[in-house]
Amino acid sequence: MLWCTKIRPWITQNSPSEITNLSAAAHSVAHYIRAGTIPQMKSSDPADIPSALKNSIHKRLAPWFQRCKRPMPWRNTSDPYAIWLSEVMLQQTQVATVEPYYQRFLQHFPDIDSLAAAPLEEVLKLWAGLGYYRRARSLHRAAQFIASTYHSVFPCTYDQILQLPGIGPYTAGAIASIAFREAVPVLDGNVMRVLTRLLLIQHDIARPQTRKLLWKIAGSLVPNKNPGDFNQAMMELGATVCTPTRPRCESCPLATLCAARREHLQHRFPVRQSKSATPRISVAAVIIRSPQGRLMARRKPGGLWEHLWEFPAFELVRPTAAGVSKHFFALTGLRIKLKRHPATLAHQLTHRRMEYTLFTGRSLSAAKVELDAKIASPYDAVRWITDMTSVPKSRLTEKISALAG
DNA sequence: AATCCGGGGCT
DNA sequence: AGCCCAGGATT
Repeated sequence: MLWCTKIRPWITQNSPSEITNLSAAAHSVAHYIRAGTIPQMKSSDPADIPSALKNSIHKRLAPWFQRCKRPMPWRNTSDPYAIWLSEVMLQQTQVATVEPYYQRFLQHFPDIDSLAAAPLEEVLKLWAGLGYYRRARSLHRAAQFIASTYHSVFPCTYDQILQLPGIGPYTAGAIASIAFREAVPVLDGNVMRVLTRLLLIQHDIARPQTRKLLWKIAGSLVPNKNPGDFNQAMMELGATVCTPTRPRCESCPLATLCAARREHLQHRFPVRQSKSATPRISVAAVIIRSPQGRLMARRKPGGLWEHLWEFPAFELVRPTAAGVSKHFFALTGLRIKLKRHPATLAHQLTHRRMEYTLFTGRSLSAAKVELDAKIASPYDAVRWITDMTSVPKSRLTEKISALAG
């Protein structure tokens, strides 16, 4: 239903047209994921990724990994304890940094019992310089937990492993798949990069929804045979080929399938929320002059600029004189013809960017003015003010005052 | 959902 | 020199 492209059955030797079809399959996944909101994929539905595309990924990735994988000390062991140690050390830490620490740690604590019996002080000494020292404390606690609860035998299922301190979804998946051949996925920064490029996933990877989608896709790709090799291959590809900057597409086993590459957009992925993309909010400030000065309102306690006086302002999608006038009337009961001031003013807060548009008007008499309690507003008082220096106000209000004259 | 942890890589 | 990165825990 989702896939526009008809996929031919897999044939060992790919003809050019098949490659085109597979790439188009990746592309149609991309198109589907890109359109509108993030789909709620059913993890039970393996058809989410066309099986021909899945097969092709496995067929290309496995031999590449066997040929190109970097030798690492923890790749020569089947000891779950050693694999666990390596995965915890590899959290947020690069392979080259981890290697010497890993060797040294294993020499001091060759098994769970020796680690569980050691004083925390000794463990931390061996961790010194690696960073994230909570990992060492969690590792130590987990060793004691395994010693007491599992008779020093490392738990062998994803769910049990996930319960250990210092182990989250990534680490549990890595240990379960590598040490126990359980077909569970991993999702780290490398895998996110590979998947978002391969399938041209344009959603912000910082969003929890996007993470969920990526976990599901990773889960639907993990093979039952050698899931650990597949997971390691994806991470290795991200670390050595599908790199954040200048990806080496010419050496990538998945290049012909890659939807981002097909669009020449691989360097733009993954998409993440940039700091400059903080939401922009349009605010209309209203400056009314009367014989008794200008109308100002006091901000309620508990919010932004609490207790400070400012010109009444409204958050609006589109600040038009008519719309602002309506809001202003609802809040204050004053019906005044507003004129848009030519100047606009930007104000950057940590969490949002506010664009101020100024509206000016005149009231011939200093009408009695009260806030309508039924109208939600950030203000708790309003009054005509002749001497601006007599009330506390923010720099922004002073800027507005200077601009509007 | 937001913040912290801490080192290394990149600009 | 300063910004960015991203697994897990905590609040």
